Amino acid sequence: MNLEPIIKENVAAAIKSLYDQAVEPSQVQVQLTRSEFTGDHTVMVFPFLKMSKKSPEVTGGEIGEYLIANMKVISSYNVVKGFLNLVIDNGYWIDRLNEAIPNEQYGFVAPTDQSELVMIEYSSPNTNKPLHLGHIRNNLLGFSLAEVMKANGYKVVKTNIVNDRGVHICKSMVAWQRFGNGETPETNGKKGDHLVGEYYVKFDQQYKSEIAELLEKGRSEEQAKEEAPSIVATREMLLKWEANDPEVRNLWKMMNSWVYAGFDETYKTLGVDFDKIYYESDTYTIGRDEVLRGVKEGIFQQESDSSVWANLEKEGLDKKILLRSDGTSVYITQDIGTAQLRYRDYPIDHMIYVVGNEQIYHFQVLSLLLDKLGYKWGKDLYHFSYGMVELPNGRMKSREGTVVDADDLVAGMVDVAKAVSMELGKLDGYSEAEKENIYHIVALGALKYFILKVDPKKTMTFNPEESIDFNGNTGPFIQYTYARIRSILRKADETGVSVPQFAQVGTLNEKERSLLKIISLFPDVVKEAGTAHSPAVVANYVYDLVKEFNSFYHDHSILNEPDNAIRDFRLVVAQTVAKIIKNGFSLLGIRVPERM
RNA sequence: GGCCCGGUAGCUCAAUGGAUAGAGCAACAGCCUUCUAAGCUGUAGGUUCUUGGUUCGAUCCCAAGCCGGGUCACCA
Repeated sequence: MNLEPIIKENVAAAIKSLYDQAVEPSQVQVQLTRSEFTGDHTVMVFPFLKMSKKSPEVTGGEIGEYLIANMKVISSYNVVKGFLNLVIDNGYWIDRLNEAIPNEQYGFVAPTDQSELVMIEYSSPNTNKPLHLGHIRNNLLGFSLAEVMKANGYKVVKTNIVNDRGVHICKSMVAWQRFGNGETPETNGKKGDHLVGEYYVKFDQQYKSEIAELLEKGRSEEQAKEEAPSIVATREMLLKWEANDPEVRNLWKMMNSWVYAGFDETYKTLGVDFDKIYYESDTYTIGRDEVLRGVKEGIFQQESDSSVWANLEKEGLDKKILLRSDGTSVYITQDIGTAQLRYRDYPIDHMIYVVGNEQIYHFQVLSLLLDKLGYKWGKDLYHFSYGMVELPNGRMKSREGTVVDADDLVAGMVDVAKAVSMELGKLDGYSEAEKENIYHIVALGALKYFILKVDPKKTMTFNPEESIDFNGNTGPFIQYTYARIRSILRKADETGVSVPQFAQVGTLNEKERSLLKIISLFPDVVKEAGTAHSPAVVANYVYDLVKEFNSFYHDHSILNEPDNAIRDFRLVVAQTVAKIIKNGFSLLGIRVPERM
């Protein structure tokens, strides 16, 4: 489909024929012509000046003549400085459009039996507090990445590793036992994850006041932190948990079940899901066994206090602890166990971890450790790291209460969507259920697009005061364009005009040409998003397409076009633009409304 | 301090080593009797952090520096 390789070959042949010099086609630089110049593809002639020993203009002209003579799809050329602009025949773009028309999955590659399996881990929450803005970026990126990989023909398994054990959850449990009075999500109607989060906060407050008390009694800060009754109780509880104490285990199960119910609700609202969920309480012992095997095989070292270490100094890193002196697991040990279990469960070809960039070092270490333990996939694990979401005055800090809660944020967005819709009177005449559905689609479209259009690796800023805009380069703007096109198609249908199967038109005006060019790019964009691992590629492309369409829509009528052939052609183009918006947004996990 | 990542318009963000660095928001000026104004068309806004280097050509690659962030736990 893509003309670039063919152009490159022909340019190489032209150089051979004209100047008797061998040039690899891959050395020829071709790009899309910038919109302010005439043409579709542009060949850089600068690199060939040494061979032609002629001016850029003359060289470009000679190559242009050769291409015209040898490539039917090129209808004309022009040379500006050292840029050889090639004009591709209208028929070529019409052909591309006709390929797109019948294919509902335009731009997507279907998986085959030979397709590789990629497992994507994302979300990975702790069970002691609700999800916040940072998790939202993680969840949206993870889900979108999975969709992009699917669209590139991979088999994808979405997985979530729940950090359900350890000190943090014991803290919530201790506080609930002490202050809870048997309160549950059922008795007070609170969302389970929020309820547990409240006790985590209560623990921290209590712990701090105990420390302050002990400091007044003359203890050192270190002593106070060790001796505070709350932390002592927490440690005891963790030991009991490890020892399978029935009472502690039941409390743990009960409180975790509240949290999971809450998370499920948030996941559902965000529209993300998982094929397989792992729990660290199931995997951490496997990690411990693996580490002990490593000790036996001389890969890791056990110290006299029986703690186990990996020496990664040869690899340019530090020594890393794998098991504490009391034999318990640390974070990375659990990841080793989880990895082991996953590869036992699935024939994984590629493993992607969607985890914040503050853990880059962690995954470097994990990769080396898995490699040392003899897993061939250790070296190849891919850490899809993304930047933090910051507030205008810096990081979110739970201590300062500046954490933006995921549920609150979404609810706020829905309220804004509702208010804006009502003000504009867009949905008058529709049922309440329909309206609510659209508010939800628009609100999440705004939020998701806002986050996904930014290069994942960059730290991004979110201003809760200003909320998220619905105008300009936003999800709702793109959704709006989709809704408008759907409206046109409905009206065409009502007046008895059916959208034709195939596009035919005599000539193309400038805007039509531009649109067709952008339409034909979509499959390449999906591919690029897959290799660059960036949903932002898709988001920015869809925005460009919509801008171009709106500009066209402003200049040219569709339904009121007197010439039926032109009207039909434009209907087909509009329909195809709508399809790409829909397909592109589905890669971002964003829904599109039929009307808004 | 070692390692990693950023720095582009007042703000939020784009820009496979190419042509005059682009959008949106905010500001200003226009466009609703027409297929949806959540829109469209203009104006204004830039030493792409700095200095060197490579190149026909650098926001992009290399080196050094400046600023900001992350990370180097018997935390997760």
